Parts: sequence; C-alpha cells; structure tokens
Amino acid sequence: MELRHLRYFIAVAEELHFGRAALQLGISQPPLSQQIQALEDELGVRLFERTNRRVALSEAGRLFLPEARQVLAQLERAVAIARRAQRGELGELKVGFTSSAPFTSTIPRAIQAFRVACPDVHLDLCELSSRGVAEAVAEGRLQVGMLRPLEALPAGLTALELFAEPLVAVLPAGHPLAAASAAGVSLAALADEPFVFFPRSYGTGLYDQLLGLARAAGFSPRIVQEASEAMTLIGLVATGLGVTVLPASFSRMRIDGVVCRTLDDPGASTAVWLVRQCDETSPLVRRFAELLEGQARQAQALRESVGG
Amino acid sequence: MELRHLRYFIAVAEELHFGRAALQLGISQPPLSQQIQALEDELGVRLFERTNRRVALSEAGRLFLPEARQVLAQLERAVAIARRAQRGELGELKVGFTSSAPFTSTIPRAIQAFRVACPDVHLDLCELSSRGVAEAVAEGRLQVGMLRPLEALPAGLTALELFAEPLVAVLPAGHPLAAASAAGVSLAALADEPFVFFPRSYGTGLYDQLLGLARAAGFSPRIVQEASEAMTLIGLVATGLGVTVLPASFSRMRIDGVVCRTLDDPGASTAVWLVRQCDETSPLVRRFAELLEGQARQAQALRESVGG
DNA sequence: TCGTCTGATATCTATTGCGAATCGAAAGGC
DNA sequence: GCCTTTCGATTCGCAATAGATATCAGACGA
Repeated sequence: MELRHLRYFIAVAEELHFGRAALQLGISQPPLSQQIQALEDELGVRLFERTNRRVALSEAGRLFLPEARQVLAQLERAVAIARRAQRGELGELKVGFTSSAPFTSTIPRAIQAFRVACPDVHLDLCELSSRGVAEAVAEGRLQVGMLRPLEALPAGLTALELFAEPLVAVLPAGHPLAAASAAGVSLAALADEPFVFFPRSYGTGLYDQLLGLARAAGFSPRIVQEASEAMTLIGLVATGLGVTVLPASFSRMRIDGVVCRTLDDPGASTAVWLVRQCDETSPLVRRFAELLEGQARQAQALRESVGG
Repeated sequence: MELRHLRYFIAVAEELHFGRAALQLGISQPPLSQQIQALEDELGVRLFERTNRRVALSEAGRLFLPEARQVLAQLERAVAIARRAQRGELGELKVGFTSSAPFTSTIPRAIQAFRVACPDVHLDLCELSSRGVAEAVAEGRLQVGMLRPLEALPAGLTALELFAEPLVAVLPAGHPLAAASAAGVSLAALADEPFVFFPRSYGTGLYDQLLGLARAAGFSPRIVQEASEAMTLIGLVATGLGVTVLPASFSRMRIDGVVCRTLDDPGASTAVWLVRQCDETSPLVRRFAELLEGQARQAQALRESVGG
C-alpha cells in the first residue's frame, strides 16, 4: 500500500463521487477506480458500497476514514519536524563552556536569544575547563564550545573569536597598587608578589599566557597557592594571600576587599572562542554560532560607539 | 511522497548501511540510494550524513525517524481497524426489537453472545412495536429487527424465523378454565369472555392473528379494554377485567392471580423473526444474524432432545 | 423508451522504480 | 607505497504500473 491509496480513498470518501474526487485529485476517473479497487483488494475490505448510480461508505470504510486521515496527519507532523530540525529550530544541542563564559554579558545574552529563536531546541549546557571543552568537542561529546584561547587546539576543530578583553590584576584592597589611580598597571609591578592561580594541569589557557607575560616582564611568578575555581582565587586574594590575573569580565563581580586593575602590558589580553568541528554540518550548530557571532558583533559595535 | 520512502528511510536508519538495508528490503542498493535522495529532495532535508565510507543519521533524520515509524504504526492501526470492521468485530449496530423479545431466553442469550464475540461493536438497542421495527429497518434507521410475524412486511426486507412458540390464554386465577388440568385449552372456550388486548393501531401482528383464530373458532372477541404494554394486559387479567392471548414466552413471568394455558387451536402459535434489508451487506449485520440464528438452532435442538 | 449520469473496463502511453554493471573514493592489509 | 576491499553514487536499460483516452453497461428520470 502507498499513501496514494489513502489520499484517493479520502478524496472519494469526501466527495462520494468518483468523478469529482478524481477532479479534486487532478487525475482522471478510471485510475481512481482502479486504485480504490487495488486498495480494497489489498486490505481485503470493501470500503465503499457502490452501485452504478451512487457511492456510499461501508461500515468498514466509515471506520477507516478517520484512521486514514490520521496517517496523513502524522505524516505532516513528521515532515514538519524534519523541516524544522533542518532549519535548526528543533533538536538537542550540547554546549560546553569554560567557567568564565557566564561572567561575560555577551554569552548569556546570546544563549537567551537562542532560546527565544529556537524554543524547541533542548540546550545541554556543560561547564568544563577550556581544554576539557576543546577535547569534548573534538571527540563529539559536545557540539560547540566556548573557551579561552589555547596554545594548541585539538585537530579537526575550528575556532572563531567572539570578543577580546584585557587581563586584569586582581589585588587585595589594601595593596599599594590598588590605591593608585584607575589607570592600568604593568605586570612587572607584581614581580615580587605571591601569586594564587589555576593549577597548570587544570587546562586553562591562561596559565601559559601568564608565564609568557611574566617572562616578558623579566620575572617568573611565585605561585603560593592553586585553586581551580576563579571565585576561589578571588576569595584568596581578598584574604591577602596573594594576587592573581584574570580576564576582565571577572571584574564585573564586585567583591569586598578586592580591586581589579587593567594590565597594560602588550599582549595582556584574552578572548573567548567559539569552537566546533571543522566538518560540523548540523543546522543547530550553524544557527547557534550565527546567533552568538551576531550578538558578539553587536556588543563590539556598542563598545566602539561608546568608546568613540 | 509515498510510504515506500518512509519504509526505505527506516531501513537505512536501522542498518546505517545502504547495502544491508537494501537486502533487508528485498531490493538492490542503487534504487535505495535514489529513493532516499528523492525523499531528501522532497523534504528539503538532509536525513543522513554519509561519506563513501559510513552512514549516520543527521539531527533532522534522528528526529524524523520516530515520526516516520509513527506513520507506519498509524497505518497498521488503520488497516487493522478496517479488517476488524470487515469481519464485523467493530462498529455500531442499531437493533430494534418488539417488547416481547427480551422475555424469550434465546434473544438475550444471543445478544450476550454477540457482546462477547464482538466487544468493540456498539449495540444500539431500541424497543418498538413489531410494525415500528419493520418500518425502521425498511427506512434504514435500524439495521436489524426482531419482531413478531406481520401480515405484510415492508418491501425490501427479508425475514428469518428464529423460533416459534405457542400462544397462551392468560386467565385470572379464579377462572374455571384456570382450574382445569395443565393441558391446553381451545380458544372457543373463551368465546364469551371479555378480552383485554393491544390496540389495533399499535402495530402488533398479534391483533390480526387473534381475530383470525377467533373467526375460525366461530366468534368475534369482545375487547373491553386496550393497553399497549403486555405487562399492563397481564395486570388487567389479574384484576379480573378479562382474559387475553399472548406468546408463550410471557408465561415465564409468574404473576400472582394469573394462569396461562396453551391454546391448542391449529395456527395458535407465533414466532420471532429476524428482519433486515434484502441488500444489506454489512458484516456486522451478517455476524449478528449468524450468531442469533445459531443460538436459535441450538435452543431448538435442546427443546427437541428434551421433548423426545 | 430514450437520454443522461456514473462507475467499470479495455487499451495504450509515459513515467518511474528497479536491477546489472560500473565508478570513485576511502580504509585496511601486505 | 601499492593493491585490494568496501561502500555509496552513477549510468543505463528494462519492466511494472500509474494514468489518460475511449468505450461500455446499468440505473434513474423524463
């Protein structure tokens, strides 16, 4: 049996007239009769009581009609779902992000925009270190990731910079540099300070960057305590245990006892990257990336217009 | 789109291998590739991510798969319903019966048997006079009827005698004939009695039959009171207002103050007929008639074995 | 009784679904 | 590094069949 048979049956059941039904279907009457007969033969069911003069639904036909309509309705649902999925309005998207991503304004706003645009996409959000996100995307466990720059991105991934931001020195409130003007400080001024920082093994790209910047400033940072949570690091700074360096977006969090100062060393900036597999074809990923990129560009334009 | 496309899609989605899917479908691989491409083109949706080496469902394909399965499942439901309806196991059956029918044992038992055999058939039972039932069936308002013999059955109806039974004289307990032996009485013995009976206009076949029997017995019954309910007539007999004649099945109801005596006049018997339209093709009607006929034959055989 | 209406039948055509052979690219073995 | 194998896509020819045209047969109305 084919859908044609059902379509023809429904047309005849509606018109109760082979000629008009054929007209409605855009075919001629004889093949319609034949197909209805073929359907009846295959089912082994007489669907119509027909004389040369009039056509009526049989009891079986009467019961079959709504079921046949249901088949076509279910088909339309299936088609609609496939098309919506193709447009990226439907499905599941696994997104990984590094812990600092939610502290920027761009990313939560983009996620919100995506939820509005594609309310039927189930977003599976997952927080990992930058390296962890990159690896998960490379292995296909996640489809997109938002992370800080890494020296070596796993093979087969493509990255797009969403935005850049300066690094800031995070200092205890009582620190001499904290009392200075709001202008930037140079990393060299922190050469003798004890540092609190992420553990190297954790996979933050920031570790290598800090070491590089310090080397350029002529010192090697003395790390007295490690913690894998940025919030913990800030807390440690507040207790006066040491200083640290973080992306500027963390300075949006106003914590008592802590002051942030932009680093004005060359190269003392970081970014957030959107990564995905190079051969990723999923329309969801495309839509998500487009929205995020648009949001980032918009925020960039806003910053420039304010700055200029 | 045709069901073929869905069947092929499901097969490929299950096997994730065009060759094996084609084998499973009993076709060769090239047309399978073509049909899947045609489906993708028509939907405008890429259902599979395929390289020369491997096949995988796309996001859209993943979502489309259960929906496509649903279409086929719904189709099977539709086919099953049509087939069951054709076998007369499904649908609605409007049955009319004359008021005496439920007092026989055959008919309630047959209806019960039908309910068991076809639990999904909605039985619409409707009580009318014999003539009323016949007319309703003739007009198509009912599909089958159970009624007492009528002199003139409406055109286009066919009747089948389910069983015959004697007529009985219904007498007040104090009546001389009631005190007689259990043997039958002749209608002539009631020639001078006042009668209570159905109104002629009510449409009971019994009226004409009673007049005929009385004429043969050499009298014309004096009807002193009419009532359209058999129970009312029996009640009137109990009060001593008169006597009446009813089918024997009413004697199953033991009412104080009333005695039944079989009439032994020739032709003093009645029957219950099953009527339907001559050109009735509904499998429900066929099944119902078969069951009723079988039940009647069974009861008949039982009576004969007891009698002999 | 004739004309009209309507579904069924017969015959032909055009489409298209299908099979056999082949291609081309990627993976795996030696 | 070359060869073989694997697997989906492509090509081409054929056969099945859906559909069109013409016609038929029975029923109803005038």
